[in-house]
Amino acid sequence: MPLTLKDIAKIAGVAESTVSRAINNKPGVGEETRKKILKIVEEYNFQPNKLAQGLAKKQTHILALLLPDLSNPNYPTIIKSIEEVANENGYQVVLCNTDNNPEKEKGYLELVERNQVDGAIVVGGELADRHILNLALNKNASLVLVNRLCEELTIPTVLVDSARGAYLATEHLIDQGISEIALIMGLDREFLESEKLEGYKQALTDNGIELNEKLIVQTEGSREAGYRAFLELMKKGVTPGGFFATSDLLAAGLVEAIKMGGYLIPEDFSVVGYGDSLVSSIITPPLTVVAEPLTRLGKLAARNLINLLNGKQPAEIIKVLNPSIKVRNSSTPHIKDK
Amino acid sequence: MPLTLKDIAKIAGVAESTVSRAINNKPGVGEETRKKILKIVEEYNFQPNKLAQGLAKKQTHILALLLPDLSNPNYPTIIKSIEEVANENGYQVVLCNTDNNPEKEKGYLELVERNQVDGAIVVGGELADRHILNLALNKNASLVLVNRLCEELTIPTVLVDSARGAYLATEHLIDQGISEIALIMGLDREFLESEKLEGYKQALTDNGIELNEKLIVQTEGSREAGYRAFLELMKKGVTPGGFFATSDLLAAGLVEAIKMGGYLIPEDFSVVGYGDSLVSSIITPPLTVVAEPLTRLGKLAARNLINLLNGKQPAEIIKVLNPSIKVRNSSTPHIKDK
DNA sequence: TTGTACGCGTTATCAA
DNA sequence: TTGATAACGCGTACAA
Repeated sequence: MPLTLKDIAKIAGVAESTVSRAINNKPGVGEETRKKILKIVEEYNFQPNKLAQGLAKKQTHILALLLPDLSNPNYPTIIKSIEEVANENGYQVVLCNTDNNPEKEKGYLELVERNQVDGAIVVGGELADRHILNLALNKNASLVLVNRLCEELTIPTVLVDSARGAYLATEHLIDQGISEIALIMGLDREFLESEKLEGYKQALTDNGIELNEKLIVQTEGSREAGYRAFLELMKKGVTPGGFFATSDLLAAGLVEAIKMGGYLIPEDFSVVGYGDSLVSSIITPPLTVVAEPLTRLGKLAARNLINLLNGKQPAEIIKVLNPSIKVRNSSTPHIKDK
Repeated sequence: MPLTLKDIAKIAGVAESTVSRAINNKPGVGEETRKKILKIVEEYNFQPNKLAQGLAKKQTHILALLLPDLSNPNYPTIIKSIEEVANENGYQVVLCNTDNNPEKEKGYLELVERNQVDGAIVVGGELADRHILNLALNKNASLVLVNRLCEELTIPTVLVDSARGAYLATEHLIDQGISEIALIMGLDREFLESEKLEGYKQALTDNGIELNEKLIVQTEGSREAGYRAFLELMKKGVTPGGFFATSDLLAAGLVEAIKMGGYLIPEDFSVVGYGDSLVSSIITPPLTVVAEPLTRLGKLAARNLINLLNGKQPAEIIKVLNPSIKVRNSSTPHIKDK
């Protein structure tokens, strides 16, 4: 059983409140006594119990970061930027893996609901969730959403315009002279995926290309799914000139399948991925991708949350960032050839 | 301000203790009153304050998992297996990114030190750390180490015999008829890396090959470092027949550099990596790697910690698991050629 | 079965 | 400048 403030007080021969003031650098303690107390604190390596502190102060200085999938190679960048801002402001960050499981997500949201953390940043995942909304409204919990949208727009949100990202990707392929473009996407019950579908369609429309439903494969977001998607398309007998895969992993699987089939990228098929991660850059050939401003995304989210904790609402409830396209070798046969 | 137990008691017209018993399924409450109370709890969506609970019960049912580097593609597997065991036993898991930064690590260890979590699993990272040890001894905090060793052997530890892994990798290359084997490794102040160096040396010795210090490059564990390592070796004028890179990222960079130099794998250079992750399998060609039993590792660690929390010491303080080698195309020219 | 009262370890208020 | 004491929200002996 660790030492308590009371023990220290007894040892120093002063009252508990005096010790409390001393270790919290609060005024109202004589220079002499403060030194004496701090020395004892040091000597016994006393650490105040955070639970008790939190109970009394109603603050823990911990933020939770809820992530739907830890194997997403884009997340480390977001995480780091959030931690950076948090640490600068005296907050620790704990990560919570929700596995896209509503139950787990709810469990972790209870951390904020029940005062174990001061606030939470929820990244990605399924569409709108009543639970999150109720939480934010009823308990006025401090929440910030990243790349996720909630029905009513009352929770501060930072997101990347993924429809625009998909538009850029599709347009880029069209610019290469390709008109039959397959879309390999995740399930559209995820907000971001449905957005990408819209962007894809819009790019086709704007370029006078008719939508061919056969070219769209909707599946889960794994590498295996990407692999199977290619086989499925081949079986259907459709032969696109290019592919747009809406995630790193889908693209990775897709590329494997293409190569396994004996085809060349980009000579036989152009491929564009989504997400400028390690994965897309070590694939052979390096993938042209839609790149998101992940660091900016994370920093904005963290700042929003910290502002919220200080009672400040963000200027814009919903902040939309623009993705860009990063051209590499998987989509540009002509540039390489000449 | 959320409802408290007192509020519920007032609404139900009973004492606080009765409410407490009711929501905790403790005996000593009339069936009638229990129902009434639970209905009110439901209706008002009352959630007990975990800080107060923790303070009173000295338990939070949260475990911390400290990781040195989130971008390590092997970790998701470990994390999932730990979470699985934890959840089955009624614990939540929060992840803490220490970034291999002792300060941050210390900060997160304070979570257990100061009762915000019940225990912690510390994965990998630098060699022995006084702080961890003191924590475990003085505060008898519940700690378990994974792939990390602490000076005195008093903390339950699960680790993979990485010396053996390196031995297997080196031997495999030797079996391919290669005698000049370069070692691209991380800094040997990390326990696991120094172990790998030993395994490498042992394999050479056992096969009557003399150690050539020039073939060893020690660097940080990043992809860029792997890339530079190859260039450095070339500059030195040494021409190994094969490479053993001690991490996924090092291997990824190394492979890039080799290909960028116009060489073929495995025709010109054989490459063996460490870690059976997504990265090593999507590289072209797929990498022969040392594979660790990550799921087993995680589950054992989690069980150890939970046992510890229940007052049971593990049967073996140090449990060593064996890695295996997974042969793919990067190291077997002859198998492919014939 | 139910209620009272105290403890958990801190902070904050008010006197002294 | 200090010290006593009441919160904070919950669990739990003990008494009723």
